[in-house]
Amino acid sequence: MSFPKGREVVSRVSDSRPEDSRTVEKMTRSEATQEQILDTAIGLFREHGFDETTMREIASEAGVALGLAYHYFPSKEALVMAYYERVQREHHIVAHEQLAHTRSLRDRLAMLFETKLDILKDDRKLLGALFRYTGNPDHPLSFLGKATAPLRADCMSLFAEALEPERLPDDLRELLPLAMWALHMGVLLYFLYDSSPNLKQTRKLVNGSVDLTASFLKLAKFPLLRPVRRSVMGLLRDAGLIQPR
Amino acid sequence: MSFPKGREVVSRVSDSRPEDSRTVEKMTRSEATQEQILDTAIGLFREHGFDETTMREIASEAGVALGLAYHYFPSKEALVMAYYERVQREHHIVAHEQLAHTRSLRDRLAMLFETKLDILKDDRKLLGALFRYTGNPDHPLSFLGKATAPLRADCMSLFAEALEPERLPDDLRELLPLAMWALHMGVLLYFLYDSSPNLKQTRKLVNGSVDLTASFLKLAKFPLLRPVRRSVMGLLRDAGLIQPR
DNA sequence: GCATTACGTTGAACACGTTCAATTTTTCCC
DNA sequence: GGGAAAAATTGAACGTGTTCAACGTAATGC
Repeated sequence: MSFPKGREVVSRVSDSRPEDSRTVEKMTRSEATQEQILDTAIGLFREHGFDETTMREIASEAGVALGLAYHYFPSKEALVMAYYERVQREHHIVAHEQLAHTRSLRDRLAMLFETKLDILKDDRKLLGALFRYTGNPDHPLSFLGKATAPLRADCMSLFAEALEPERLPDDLRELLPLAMWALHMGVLLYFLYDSSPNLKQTRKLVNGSVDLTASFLKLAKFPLLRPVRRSVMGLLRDAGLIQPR
Repeated sequence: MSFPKGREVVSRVSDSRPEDSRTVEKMTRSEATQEQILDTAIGLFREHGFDETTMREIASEAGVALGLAYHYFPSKEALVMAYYERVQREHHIVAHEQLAHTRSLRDRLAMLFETKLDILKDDRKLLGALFRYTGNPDHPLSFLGKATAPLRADCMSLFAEALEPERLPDDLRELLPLAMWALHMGVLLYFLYDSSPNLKQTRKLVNGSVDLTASFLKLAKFPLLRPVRRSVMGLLRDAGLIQPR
């Protein structure tokens, strides 16, 4: 992406993306437009839901022509993906910061889940649209597809970081970030279906899951269970879900 | 649904739904039309894919007006759901029959998976559309939603039947059908993303998963692991994923 | 038979996601 | 400053999923 030195620059201030304050970045006109479209879209999605909001509304409320929205975002769902990239960036910053102040494994894991939920708590309607292409492997917006690998990797790196201080056998260290990512997706799905006030049910599920995970980890280190571990790892390797040895 | 005694009756012959031959059912004109639309739709979906097939093509190839397709099926995705209901019916018949001739738990479980895959093997493009509303809890076509509960229940009943002869603690007997259904959904998702010839990878995953499940079951009966089991059950109960005690 | 009613069917119209050729604005280079 | 190239922007047009008021046709009661 080019970066011309045009006059028309605007300081980057985005309530949903608090940038590192070290470098006060500037953005070009086009970047500002892009961000305005995205901000408007997210606002409307939050207010009325994804399906209920039309691209024409978004463009009109953002003060641009319909075609321009498509110039910056190839599809309506791409707006949601851009939103989720913001979420991931913000989560990374918040969680990384918190990891420095949290000791126990259990608390580190719980914090990762809870900070994510805090970010997403009012955006159920947005999140739902992310699952739309689960069944289309080749679609760029499938959250299991190739195009979204960087997002998955970023999320998994947080779990890897949370596990870093732990004494763990190599195979578990390799497996766990993926396993936790999967658990995390499951929690997000549960969250979507959770109508209890203040996400009470989801938070309970998170706590229980994290407790269980921590217990499992202690158990998994027992030499007695080594063969079981090896079976599981072998299966996942054969399935190509983790790297072959 | 009414069932008038009209003259115009047609014998029910559907290659994709081989009916019990004991009762040669008849169907009304409207049922015949409905089935013709569905058959045409499935054929076109198979041939060209879900997104690539238009409702106009379906109606036209079925020899009816566009509006009639919508009279019988409230949406394009509803056609896929109707297809999946057929799949489930057929799977139930085939699997139920096979269960009578399969002894070991491992083989019973493997058979359930493999018969399902046999039915679905050429219909990846159809299956993918089923996942489209995963993130919309209230949508009638969400496979996790309320409206699809009977389909889930039917699938789970097969797993319950497969486990029937086994000596199992009550809590496991309650949990396992759901767990197996979840595993089965995971396998279907893996299948969607499996591009190996003849579903080799998916079948490997099935075998491995089933072996592991059988091993786990033997392990889970150990008294030593009773507290672990109780924790898991408690968590799932609190989450409302299985009935409260 | 004929009127009445319910069922089956039609296709034009609508809304919305998406495309793209054309136009305006900005940048770059001399 | 001026002309050319690149970037940004426009909005009409298209295809498709979906709706619905109107029409046809078969069943029912007399």
